[in-house]
Amino acid sequence: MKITLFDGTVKEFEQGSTAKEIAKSLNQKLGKTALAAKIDGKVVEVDTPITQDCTLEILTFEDEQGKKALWHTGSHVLAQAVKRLFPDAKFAIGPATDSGFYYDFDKETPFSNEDLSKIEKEMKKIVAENIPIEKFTLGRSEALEFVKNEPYKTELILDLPKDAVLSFYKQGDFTDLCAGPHVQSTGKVKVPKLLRTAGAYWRGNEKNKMLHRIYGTAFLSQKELDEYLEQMKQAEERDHNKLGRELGYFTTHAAVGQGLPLIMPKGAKTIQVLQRFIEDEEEKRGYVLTKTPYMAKSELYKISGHWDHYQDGMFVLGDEEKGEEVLALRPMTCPFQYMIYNAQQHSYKDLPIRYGETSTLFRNEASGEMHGLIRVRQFTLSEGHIVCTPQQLESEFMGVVDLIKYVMGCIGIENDITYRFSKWDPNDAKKYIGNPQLWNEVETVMRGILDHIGLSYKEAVGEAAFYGPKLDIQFKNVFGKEDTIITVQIDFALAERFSMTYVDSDGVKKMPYIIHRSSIGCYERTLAMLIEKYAGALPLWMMSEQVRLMNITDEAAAYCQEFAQKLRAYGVRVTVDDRQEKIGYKIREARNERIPYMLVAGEKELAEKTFAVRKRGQGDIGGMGQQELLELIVKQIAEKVIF
RNA sequence: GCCAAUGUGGCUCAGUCGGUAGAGCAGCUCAUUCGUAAUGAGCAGGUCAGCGGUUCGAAUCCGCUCAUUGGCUCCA
Repeated sequence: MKITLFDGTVKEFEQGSTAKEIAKSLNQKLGKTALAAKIDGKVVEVDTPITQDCTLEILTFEDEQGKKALWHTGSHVLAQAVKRLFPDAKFAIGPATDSGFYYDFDKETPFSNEDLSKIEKEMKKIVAENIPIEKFTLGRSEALEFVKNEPYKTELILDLPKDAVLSFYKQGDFTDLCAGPHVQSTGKVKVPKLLRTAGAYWRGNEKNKMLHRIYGTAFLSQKELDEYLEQMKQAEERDHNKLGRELGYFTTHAAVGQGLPLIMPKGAKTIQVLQRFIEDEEEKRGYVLTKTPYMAKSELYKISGHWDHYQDGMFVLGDEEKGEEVLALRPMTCPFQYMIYNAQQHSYKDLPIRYGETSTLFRNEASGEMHGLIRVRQFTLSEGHIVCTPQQLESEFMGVVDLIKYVMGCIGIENDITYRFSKWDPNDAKKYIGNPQLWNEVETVMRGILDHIGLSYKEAVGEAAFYGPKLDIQFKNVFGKEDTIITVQIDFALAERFSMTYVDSDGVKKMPYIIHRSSIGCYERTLAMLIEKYAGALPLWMMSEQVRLMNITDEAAAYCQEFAQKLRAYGVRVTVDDRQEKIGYKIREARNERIPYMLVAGEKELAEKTFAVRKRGQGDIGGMGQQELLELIVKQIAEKVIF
């Protein structure tokens, strides 16, 4: 039979050869490191016999799917260890993740840290035993008989089609219902490591029982594991929640409340700089400003549908049952800007109208959801709504994407973002307003636009807003966890609810399209992301302190003050450190604070009208004259140069 | 909201068996006029997250609350 290999070459092999045998014949080492195989695009065990012509790719730990096969087996080794140590535990599911694996167990008492070390020890034993992993299949009724003591496995089987053939994997004293694929023996897992325990609802539904989940990972050598753990430790150092507090960007206080961070002067300055930049940029791009109330009567949210869909997420004031007026703090700005639109009659000639507002919003997040500056109860967003005709939709959408790309470039994260096309979930229709036909129509329109402007995106079912599909701009934080920083939505439902119209050229009133959009997302979250991305060393143009001048002698202090005044006149944010401290000490402090420019003056500089210049990340870059320095710094700020 | 862990000066941490709190850094004061990652001395700073209980006595044991962290669920 003919096998087309990864690099495109075609080779002849004996029928029935396994992927492993083929790998071995190609390269002795590959035969040893092979963890799984991809046959005609399908990932299977490496010892699967191949019976006909196909394409074949050998997967090792270097490949995403090879890694996952190993980690998946890791989860079975974990389950086997738990079965040996805690025979009463019931088994749910145990998949591989992007960075390891987990397994969910139902057990009377949670796993303690001591349990975890015991389990890890047992796992190492199982790895050392190098137990072969054998796959077998059963029909439905035999399978049900086989798992009769495992309620969760039984439920899984009952939910599969009646004629499904169920695969099981056996490794010594442990057998698990599983779709695979797996590596060939427990020994391949090499160096397993358990990381933490967590609670997790059975099947991800909060109405179900909470199970005990154990997270772990595995590597081929202790060295690789150590490197991974070290990497995690370094990520922790960059965590905005730690670093942001250390550097004085924000703080929290128990008496203020959860999800209500106090932004300190440094953070507030950066946010103000970003906000001014966005407001100016939006003005250049034809946005008009609105300023709307922080709260409204429940009436408004009843029209928008938020009252039915998100009442739990709103801060509601006033008790209806006591006959009080019921108000709610705004969780978004849309209905307010719609009211502004509706205050006047509009012609097609008025469109598009681009409303923008730096908008503070309030959302009553559940207590367990709050996290640093990422998930908060009050935040400020560059929010905007574009009202346009159907013909204008595409060009307006492009304009929004163009603005976002420009902004992302200015803050230096254009290569760190990915796009996600968030669609509704037809199987969960009650979460949304509007009928399926309309949803399909609008999603088709949106996909058309995305494809036309050539964005590469991944699709996500069930991530849409309740009133329309979204383009989400995603950013991965230091721990690899993805968060939405910006969303753009096409709204086809709220215009109707708010009876928004424009008079078209034929004199007929028609319903406009609305684009909900942000250009930088919420400022708190953006600040968090920037702190993590730059490890606190934010780009020059948005640093609250851009230049610090330091004198060596008192005589030079006046000289520093003088130049500081000059820089300030050009809008540069500068401070002077004229304390009587050693210069090395002053520099150390400025470095710890990630100050972009340190200008040092002593006798020599005083005489020559220069400064010894230290640039963040580069150290000493030599002496520079005042005029030269002024021009350089002002230019770099204006051009938003990133270093 | 759910499952867990954690909570000692601004920060990092020590505090044994329950006997009444300790260090380094930061801060302040004084001295030092100093050349690129820590000058010296002194001072101040804590109801041990809060409340309640057990006890002759609680940072330590128990309960509740609050906050933080890791997950789950949620995220207009």
